[in-house]
Amino acid sequence: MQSQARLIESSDYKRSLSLVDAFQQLQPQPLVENAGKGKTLVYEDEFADHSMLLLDGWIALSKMLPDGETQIIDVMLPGDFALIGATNAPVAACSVVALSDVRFITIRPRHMNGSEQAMETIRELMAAEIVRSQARTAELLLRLGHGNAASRIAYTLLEFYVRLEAIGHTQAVGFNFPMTQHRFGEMVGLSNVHVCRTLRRFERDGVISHADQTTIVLDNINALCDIAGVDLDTLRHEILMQPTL
Amino acid sequence: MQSQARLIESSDYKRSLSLVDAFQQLQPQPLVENAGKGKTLVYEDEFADHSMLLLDGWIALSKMLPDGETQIIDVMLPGDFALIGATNAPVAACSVVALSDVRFITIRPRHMNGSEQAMETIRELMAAEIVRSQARTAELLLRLGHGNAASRIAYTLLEFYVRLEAIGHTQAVGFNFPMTQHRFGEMVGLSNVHVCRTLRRFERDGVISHADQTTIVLDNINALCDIAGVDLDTLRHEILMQPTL
DNA sequence: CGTTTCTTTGAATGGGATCAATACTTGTGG
DNA sequence: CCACAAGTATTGATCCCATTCAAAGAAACG
Repeated sequence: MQSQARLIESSDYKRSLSLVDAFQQLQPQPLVENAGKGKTLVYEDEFADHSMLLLDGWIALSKMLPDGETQIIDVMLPGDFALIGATNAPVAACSVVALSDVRFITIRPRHMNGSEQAMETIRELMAAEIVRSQARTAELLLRLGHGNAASRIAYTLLEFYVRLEAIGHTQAVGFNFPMTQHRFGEMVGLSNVHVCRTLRRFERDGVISHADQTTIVLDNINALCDIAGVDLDTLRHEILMQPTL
Repeated sequence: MQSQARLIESSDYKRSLSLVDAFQQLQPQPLVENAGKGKTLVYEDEFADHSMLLLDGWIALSKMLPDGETQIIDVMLPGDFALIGATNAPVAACSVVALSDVRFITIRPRHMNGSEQAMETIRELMAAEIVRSQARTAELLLRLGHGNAASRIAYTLLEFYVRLEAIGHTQAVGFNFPMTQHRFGEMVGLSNVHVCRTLRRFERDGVISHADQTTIVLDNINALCDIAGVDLDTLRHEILMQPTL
């Protein structure tokens, strides 16, 4: 479950390099943990405060209505950081589920409340990450409020593309997409059936394609941008911004 | 437009007292500004970084799709704080509109980037406010994704009630509600027509009532909680939490 | 007191959910 | 290696919630 070693080779990352570096200076050194695909890491009603830096894989943060309907609030990609838990949670009382096999670091509050320079840096970078996450959520909210199935799905695909591109996890205009259509629906607020219909229409129109089952290729990004009602450069700026608190 | 005086009488506030206090120690002292109902304070494409502490009135933060469809991301109530602008914005590139006559303080980055104790405190409280805002957005997202018109509207009314209650702006189970049905629809992702229908059904069922045009009374909060799929105490905890970064 | 904005209600339309049935994967153990 | 099971994807048919269009009151505003 846990391996004691150097956290990671910095070359794995681009965007969050400095955050990773900051964590590497922590004492005691946080452990790298692993979890298999589908594993629930934190349940909605657990209240242990901690932070998480995702090293590899995809993680979904979601909330549930009493009737069982689930909404994915945000998806963490490699290099992303999130506060989990009750007191400090940016997204209160979320379930945390691994969408793929994941590798991550857990940080307890006692490990980041100090006044040392390293912890100060970490807190600044945390704030920046929270802000980025909030920008993503706002964009998603805009599509869920108004915007039809095509717009929601096109936007989400573009968001993943831009974020993965920034960390070098794309091959040309394609990327690995470890979400089932059902989970994708939980993110964009559609039934799995309608997610399927929409994706197939995109394929018929030559907008996207999928070589193998877990890969998505954005063949016509301009068309996707039109459907999503978004400008790619603007999206890059809003989603990848590097604020300095 | 601006009045130079003591910021506010502390008695006006409960929750954000400490944030107000922190601002009062700033040098130079920020000015209190006023704006009339309907005034747009910041447009989506303006990029001047600054922070805003709302002293009185309601303010909406919203985004727009190219076709003109508007989504209200969050509503600020008296005592709420938000980062506006590009670099540090919690909600990137939002329009800021006064839903009622408002009184607020504007803080420029140069006024809060210092290392003095006051500014350090302000930055901590800012972070806390961002986190609260994100919790609200997540709950709204959950209702927009799944959840019908009744659930969305019931939840939003309850959210306003809980937040207003915390700052002493409720009379029993009623409160002043300065949003048109159209704007309310922009927040919950419904047409003004359907907002109207849903509110009228609530009234017919004795769940809510409105003495005068701008007041809403939650006659049956339990019914509203059922419809919204939320527990009132849980909601209070998630929305009003006082995190200490 | 006229004009604009906002609210209310009805009727028709439509997008997406739901139900249902069939393929296709993936994984597991014999 | 195959058979079976469980999960996932695809497609059709039907239904329903919410949008849109339209039109008439009711408030707010100058």
